[in-house]
Amino acid sequence: MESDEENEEFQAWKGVPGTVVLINAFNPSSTESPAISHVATCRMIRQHLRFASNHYIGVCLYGTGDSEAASFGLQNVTEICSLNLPNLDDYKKLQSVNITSYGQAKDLKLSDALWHCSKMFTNCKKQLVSRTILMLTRLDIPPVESDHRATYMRVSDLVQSKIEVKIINVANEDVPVDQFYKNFLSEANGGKETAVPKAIWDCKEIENMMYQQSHRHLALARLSFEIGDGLAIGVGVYSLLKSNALPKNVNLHRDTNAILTSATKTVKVSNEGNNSNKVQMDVDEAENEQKQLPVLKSELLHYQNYGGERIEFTDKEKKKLSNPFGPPILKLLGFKPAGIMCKEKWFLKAGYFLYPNEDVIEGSTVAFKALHQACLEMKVVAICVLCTRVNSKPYIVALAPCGHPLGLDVEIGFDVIRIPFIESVRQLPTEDEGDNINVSEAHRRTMKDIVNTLKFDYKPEMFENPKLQSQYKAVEAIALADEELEPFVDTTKPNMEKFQELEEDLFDHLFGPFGATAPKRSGTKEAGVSSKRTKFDGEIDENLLQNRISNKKVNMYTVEQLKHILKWKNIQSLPALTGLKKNDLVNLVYEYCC
Amino acid sequence: MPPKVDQAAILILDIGRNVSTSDEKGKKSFFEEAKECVARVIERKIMSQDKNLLGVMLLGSKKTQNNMAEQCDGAFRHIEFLAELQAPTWKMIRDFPEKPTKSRGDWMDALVVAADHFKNGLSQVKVNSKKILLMTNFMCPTCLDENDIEKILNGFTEEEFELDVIGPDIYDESLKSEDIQLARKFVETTNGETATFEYAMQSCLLFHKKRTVNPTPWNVDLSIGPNIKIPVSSYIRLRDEPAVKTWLKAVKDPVTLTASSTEGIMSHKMHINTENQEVVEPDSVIKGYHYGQQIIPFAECDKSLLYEPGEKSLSLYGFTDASNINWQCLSGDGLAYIFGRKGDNKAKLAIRCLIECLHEMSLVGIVRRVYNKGNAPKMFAILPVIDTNNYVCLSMIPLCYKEEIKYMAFPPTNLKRYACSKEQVDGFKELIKAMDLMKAYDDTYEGTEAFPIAETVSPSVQYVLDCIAFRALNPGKPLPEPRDDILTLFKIPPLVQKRSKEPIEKLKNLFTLTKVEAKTRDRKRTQQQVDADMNDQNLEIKPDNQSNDGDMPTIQLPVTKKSNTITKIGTIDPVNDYKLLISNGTPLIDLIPEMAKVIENIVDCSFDGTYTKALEAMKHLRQECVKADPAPYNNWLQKFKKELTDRQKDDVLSLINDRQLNFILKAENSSSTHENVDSTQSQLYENDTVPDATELTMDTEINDLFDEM
DNA sequence: AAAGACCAGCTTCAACAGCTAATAAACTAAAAAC
DNA sequence: GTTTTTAGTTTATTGGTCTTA
Repeated sequence: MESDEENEEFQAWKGVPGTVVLINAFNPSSTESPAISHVATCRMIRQHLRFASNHYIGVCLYGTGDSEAASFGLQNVTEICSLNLPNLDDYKKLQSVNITSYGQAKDLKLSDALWHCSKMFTNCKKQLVSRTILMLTRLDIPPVESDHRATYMRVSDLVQSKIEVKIINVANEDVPVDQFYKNFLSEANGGKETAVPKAIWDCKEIENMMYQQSHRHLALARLSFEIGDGLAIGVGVYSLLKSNALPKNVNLHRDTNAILTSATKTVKVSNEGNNSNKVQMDVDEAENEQKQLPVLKSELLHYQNYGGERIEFTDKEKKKLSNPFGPPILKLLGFKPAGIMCKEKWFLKAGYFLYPNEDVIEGSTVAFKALHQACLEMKVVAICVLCTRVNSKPYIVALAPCGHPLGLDVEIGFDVIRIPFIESVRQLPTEDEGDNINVSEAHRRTMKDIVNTLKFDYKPEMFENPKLQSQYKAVEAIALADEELEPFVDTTKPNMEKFQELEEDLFDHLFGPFGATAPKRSGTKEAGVSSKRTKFDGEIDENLLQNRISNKKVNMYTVEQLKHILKWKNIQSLPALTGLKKNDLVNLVYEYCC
Repeated sequence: MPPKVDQAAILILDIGRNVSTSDEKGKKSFFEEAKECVARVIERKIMSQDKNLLGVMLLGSKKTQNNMAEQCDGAFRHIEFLAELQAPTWKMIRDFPEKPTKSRGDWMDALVVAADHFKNGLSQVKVNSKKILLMTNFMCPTCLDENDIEKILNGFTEEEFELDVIGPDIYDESLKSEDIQLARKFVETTNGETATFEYAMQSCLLFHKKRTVNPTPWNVDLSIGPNIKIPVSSYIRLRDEPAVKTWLKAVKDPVTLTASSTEGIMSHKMHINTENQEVVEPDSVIKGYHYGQQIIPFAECDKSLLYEPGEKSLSLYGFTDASNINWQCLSGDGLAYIFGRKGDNKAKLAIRCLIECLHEMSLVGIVRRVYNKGNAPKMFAILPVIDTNNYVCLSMIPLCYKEEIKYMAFPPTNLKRYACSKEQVDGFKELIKAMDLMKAYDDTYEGTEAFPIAETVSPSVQYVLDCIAFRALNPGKPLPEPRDDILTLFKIPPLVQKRSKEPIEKLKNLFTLTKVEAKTRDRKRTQQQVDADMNDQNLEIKPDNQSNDGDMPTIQLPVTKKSNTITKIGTIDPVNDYKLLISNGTPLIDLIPEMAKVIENIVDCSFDGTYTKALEAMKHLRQECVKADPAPYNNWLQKFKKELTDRQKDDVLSLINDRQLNFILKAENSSSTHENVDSTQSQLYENDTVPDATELTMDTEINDLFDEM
């Protein structure tokens, strides 16, 4: 056993994650559960396709009827996709599957299905870093009594061979959970107490959950949270948002579509030895290549220009500059009232999320919860120093207690809010015209009407990146060819109907017109009268014209104005003005208007 | 318009006989303090990288070199323009005289010369504010008569010069000489400022000011529906920016160890075909997408399906309850403040009205922003900011897109075994009460709040700037460790620390926290960690023990064997050499200066930044002197410290303090003349560290006693 | 009416060229975690 | 080894006016 573990641990980070999705197709009461599970699985795989992920995914049904083609000796299990990298064929196949066409088993049996899954893992040629069986099932219908014992044993075996078994409860809210599944879950959790997964019915939610579950559960850092001298708890720091939501883009060869990698070669070039050579030769690559020598780290200097001098540092020294402080840590400094944390004043960067971690210090969760509760009741935030990684710069954060961040099924935790240093603040230009501005009751009423008309409920997941979505659509149009997917909806644009109700005239009357008092751009230029382009009003300022002629500034008129001036002068021999360049018009003015 | 500069300042530093002595024994002279202060002022100006001009003038110089003196023969003597108005340079600091002169200069004359330079020395440059920083102790009274002085003052007000006096406390009633009264009048009339050296160094000059950027507005119409368009400007208000600009690269010249003038760095990027390893010309490179295992060239995509974000815009999506916006859904980097367009009072009114309404109704706006035509749209929340001291505006905060949400799951916490009791919660409540950072300091401080948001400096930024300045002034010397001033920025305030002791102890009893044995998985990492630590150690003790250089060990090995024949203390193992020579009967009186010399040499050539060997040698020398005669050590240390101060070797100075290598005190050897540690650099440290140092020195004494037993 | 091309201001003997800067977005490289 | 994050780059555009399809 121990040697096994050692062996496993030795290569702990080699390989890719593997997941087998196991959909319960046994559906005596004709619920939507299998169908929803099916759609959600498709969507999850599409998500993997979009990100070109390296996860191995297989899909199986269980509780299906016997079929001739059925897996040798295996009853009631249908493998739809073998454990493989997600690919278009599998995806299309899965999409076209009609679950009901596989028929129904007489009795629901789970043990064989699990056994088949474990066989899929064993047969997988690729080295897997993790193995997960993701069951999509209702929890109200247990397998036949005779299968219970076999299933428990099977699960126990799986857990021992490091195959995780997870359940997504695909059902309406109020379906009672059968005792069998409670036992099952406990067994799957190594005998420890655990919670029954909440029932979900929305297929997008299931998709999210599946995608998440098939994904490595990564903490940004696992730290010891030092609350005081000799008092520390284990915590994990997580980022709840992705920093780059962009899919992989690659460079290809124009002719062959072969994938290209890029390499940067850094060389030192002598700029003196061949100084006498023509400059053109320097650009010539062949010539240059001869002088190019590889650069050693030890002969590299980094410098900054300050006070008219180059301030130089060696490569090592530069590293030291960015790494002057200690090891990763979260250290409590004290507390402040929660009210001081104003998003509108201090938001600097996307925050993190803090969650207890029992792996390092047992009992952390209890202490974490107590601190959470105390902070809530006292309405305070904890102020801490945070250094997430070995070589990262430490900074000060506020820990604000929160629950269900982003609407997730997470009871408690702390928002980790970065507190800005003075260097991050910019002093902005202020205009002391506040006194002239008097907001009247009428203004206020009109504005409030507008605001009320446009009220809606914000949800963090309501806006999709339209650029990304349309890119997916464009790529999928080619990749999936025949599939016609849901039309693209731009969620960043509001429904314009509501805006029809606005009392725009009243608003204009009270607040407008804007731009009327805009400052003059400069002494010599026309006043920027409005935010719209200055319309020529037909009036010609003779003084201004003569002034400009004598100052050779006639070109400051627009073409429209120049034409107007020339016409207005009523010059006899004036040629046709259309089609002339501005310069010609200007010259005409100098010629005729003096 | 001619080139515009925000500020021009002339520093006038008195270096005459009148500033050469210190008021109290052991304290730095006015000259020394002023020199430090000027160096800091110039250093800060350089590091802030603004466009401001700086001039440096020496008052009481031996030389006379200024425009006014050239015009009026025999007048304006002993005033030397060390540097005329220009962008500040390191040279200004380096050119500073080491010692005060025997001459005296008239400070009022200096003001006139400075004023003249402002008027006539700046040809084309337009300057917003003109400052003169005067550093003198006013112990050399002006010879100008009242009328002339009145004229000068009038000139100052007319030209809007500002006079700042740094150094003496000109409001100290015990110092009210006529000249100080005069200085006060100048400062007050010109709206100038004044500070003592101590105050200036400890508060205004303690930290660097990072380079500033002038905020540029992003002008756009805030549109509400198709027809309402309010002209607004948004400015970046908060953003995490790197401490310094992009680093430039150069090749080290093997001879000078500085950037080579004949060689440069060039980077060349190329594409390599993964199938045949051939280099592909940039022309034949096209973009493509990975879809599952399939490759899809960008060109094949239907361009009509690509998104068109539209024109530059800021369009309102709607309004929502402020409570809907949580910290977790904020993404992106920093925030911008939106104002009604400059000069457009109607726009300002509309925005002001919107701000007030949102504030009253506890709502926020959601907007869609397209920064430039064709750029991907981003969603933002706009929140009202009403801060009477500062700004009334809308704060624009970036919101996340759905695609960014990770939908993470966590192990459940609502299990029975994780339940916590009321006592446990109360335990933390007590801690919260004890560790209130809003009352972290006595009232003697200006504010009682610790870590005020957006008011404290960033330690990492400060350290980088420190290092750049250090390198500029100490070329070739190893970089210092972070200053204490910087390290304390991450420490719990002492008062809070003290108050927290009891509640922490209580908490320890309330919870069962057991460290989990490191798993096998961690073994490897732990080993790596150990390895890393070992490496660090190796680096630190390298000069003492082995080095990576091949020849070092070969030198070192013979030394220990040859030791019988040595006649002088070497820099390789001074302590042993010393011991050997003593045992060979070399007289102490000869050895002590030699040892001192060696220590100085080691410090000069130390490349490790830790000065381990030098400090070891000092420790030994000190111990020897404690036993024999404190005077040689103390006298030498006095000189050495002065030299270190001059050469800005603050790191060595603090190490001397830290390692208790300071003056040998009377308590240690009764023939010492030093009652306590009055280190010449004491004002660099906070007051409360002084008793600490004393305590530590006492410890040494006890240690030494034990040593002797 | 919309889209794209094109020159922008500042020096000042004058005319020239040759500078100038903030910012978002896109990108790469490097580090660290699992 | 792979994934994720971040720090640190580089690059293009900014604005107004005029012409053109």
